[in-house]
Parts: sequence; structure tokens; C-alpha cells
Amino acid sequence: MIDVKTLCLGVLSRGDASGYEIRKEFEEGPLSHFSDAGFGSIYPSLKRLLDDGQITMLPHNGDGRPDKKLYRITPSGRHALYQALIKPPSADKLRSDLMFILSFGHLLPPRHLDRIIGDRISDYRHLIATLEVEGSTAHRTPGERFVEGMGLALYRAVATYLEEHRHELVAAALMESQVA
Amino acid sequence: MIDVKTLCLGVLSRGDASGYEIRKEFEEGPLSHFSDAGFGSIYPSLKRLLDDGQITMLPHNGDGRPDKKLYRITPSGRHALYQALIKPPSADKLRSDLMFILSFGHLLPPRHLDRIIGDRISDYRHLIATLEVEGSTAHRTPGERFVEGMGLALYRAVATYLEEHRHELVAAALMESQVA
DNA sequence: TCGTTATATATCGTACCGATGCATCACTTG
DNA sequence: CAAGTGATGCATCGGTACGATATATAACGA
Repeated sequence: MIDVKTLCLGVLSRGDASGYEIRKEFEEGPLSHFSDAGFGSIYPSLKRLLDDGQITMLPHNGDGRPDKKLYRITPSGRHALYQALIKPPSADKLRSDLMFILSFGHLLPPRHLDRIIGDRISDYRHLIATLEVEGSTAHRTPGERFVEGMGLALYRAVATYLEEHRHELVAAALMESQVA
Repeated sequence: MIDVKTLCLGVLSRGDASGYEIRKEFEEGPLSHFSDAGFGSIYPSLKRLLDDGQITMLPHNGDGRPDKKLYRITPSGRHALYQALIKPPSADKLRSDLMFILSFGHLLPPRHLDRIIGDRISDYRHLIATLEVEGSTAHRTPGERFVEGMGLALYRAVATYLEEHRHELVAAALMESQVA
């Protein structure tokens, strides 16, 4: 798996940013669908990237705010990023608490089961609606559009599957609960 | 996110198993699509579960093999599992190196781009074919069938999207490389 | 003016992941 | 039959990452 240092280099390759802004990118931007990093990983990474000379810290023009450190990628950093990008990508990884839980569906109260599935469906439907609006307004590179499209396709597939098979699972749980 | 201790309890709730067999479950079984755990997490977890009295170690009948420790879940362990299962599930998480790389598609050689996408498509197509055979033979609980179906639906969505949009991205990269 | 949200940096403990080491058994291949 | 290969099985260790938390200021509506 690509490490957080490389993820940060990726964000900085698009323009200068602070640690906070990098975080936001993983929370909201097109990269958010398939990458993630929290402060606890970003700040140590930036420190190490500085030490390695792959980024530099811009001198903050002392006038207004003393905080906010802006970082800029160096040629060495771009090279490191490129090297990481052309390495064969490792397999995709999906982690889902919900799916783990549902695989034990027969042990759970049918009503509860129905509720958590319903909740998740509306989560995804909201997310999809948001992305559909954003996608038409924000302008993106071809790569970003591709990735965002993949995210949308995946979310739709999940929501649709949940909608179409929800009742099967709940019905099975109901049978189970009547036996017990 | 659900921790590895709980994941182990989940596997053991279906029957006694060794650490190695638990690992296999996350590598091949229906749980493999949305959960994961390696030896480095499983063995320490089993140790802690033993200490907490949520599992017991079966006495290996000393005849043949001295290795292979079999573990069995206790009532206390089943309770802990249930408590974890009824907690509201955290959001799904997708991690994909490939998508990160493709979001920088315009920086990469078009031929390379085309190759890694093609490779991934055939990976998924093979996986899908395997699952389609397995799904009809192996017998599963309703929950397991549900989760396996979701896995299949997702893999199909990914493969289809890659196939349908591959050329767009490669074309954009080609334009870019001709400008530079 | 007061509470809440957003901006912003940073650390600390824990959990986790990947790599590695070791040993045995079964199977196959020369 | 020997030798190698791959599966079974246990275990640890170092590095990395995650989640929670602390702190402080700016902005903004009630």
C-alpha cells in the first residue's frame, strides 16, 4: 500500500498546501473516495519529507497569521512521487463493518437488521446526490474525473444491491428468530 | 472500525479453529471481501482473548501433531461478539492504490496506463469467474450469501467501469504527452 | 457577547500490517 | 529414492498508521 508520505506528495504536486488543507483533500476532494490520512499520519509525514528534502516550507509573510505553514514540493519530491506512481499497484482493499455484521445476520434482531441497512442506503443515496451536483460544477483533470466516476459507479452499485437484497436477509432473520 | 479481536470471535462463533485457519478465512472465505487480518494481528488477539476468558484453548490430544492449537469461543465471548455486532457500524472504507495512481494519469506514459488498467480488469474478471463457480457449490448461511453477493456486485461494477472508461483516460494521457 | 464551527498544529498510546524466521508434513518430479 | 516445493502451523519484531486528545485563534450567527 502507498504510504502517507506519498499521498502527501500527490496532493502537493497539484499546488502548495498546509497540513490542514491536505487533510481536507482526503476528506472532500476526488482523492477522498479511495485514499485516506488523518492528522496523526500527515504531520509526521510532512516532517520526514522536509528532512528528506522532498518538500520545503514557505516563509509565512509575517503580517497576519503566524500559524499556517505552507509546504511546496521540490524536484526531488516530484521524482519520488513519480517513482511511486509507476510501481505496480497493490490490490484494492475494502473494509466494511456493515458487511461483517450482516454476515451474522441470522443472529440479529430482524428489526435492527432492517434499520441499519436502511440507514446505510440513505447514506449512500445522499452521497451520490451530492457527487452528481459537484461533478457537473467543479472542473477536474481527466484523472480526477475518472476516479470520481469510479466512486460514483461503486456507490450506486452498493446502494442498488442493498435495496434489491435487503428483504431477503431480513426475511431469513425473521425465520431464524421464530425458530428460536 | 471493528478490531481484530472481534473479527476472530466472529470466525470462532462458526466453529473451533486454529490461528492459521482463522487467517485462511480472511483470505478465502466469504469474509475475505470486506475484512482482513494477518498473523501479526491474529496471534496477539488470540492471546488477549484467552486472557479475557472469551475463548479457550482445546487440549490437543497428544498423539500425532504437537502443534496446532484449537480455539473455542466461550459464552462470554459470544456476548462480546453480540455487543460488537449491534453497535452502529462505521463507514465503509475503500483503499485503492490504482485509483490514486490514475488520478495522476496525465503524468504517466499512456502505454503504462493502459497496461495497469488492463491488468486490473483481468484480475477482477478472474476473481468474478471463481466466485461464480464457488457460489453455486459451497453452501452458506443467508448472511454469507448476502455478503458474497455484494462482493460479486462490487467487483462487476469495478470491472465494467474500468472497461468502459479505460480509453478515455488513455486518450487524455496521449494528448498530454504530445503537448509535452 | 457568547457559544459554535472552522482553521490550524501537534502528540501520544495503541493497534495493526508486512516481513521474516522456523519447523513439519505431503506431494511430486527428476 | 532423494530432493525440492508448497501447504500447514506458530510466533515475533519493527515500522507505520490511526484515533483521541490538547491547544489556540478566527469567524459568524444567535
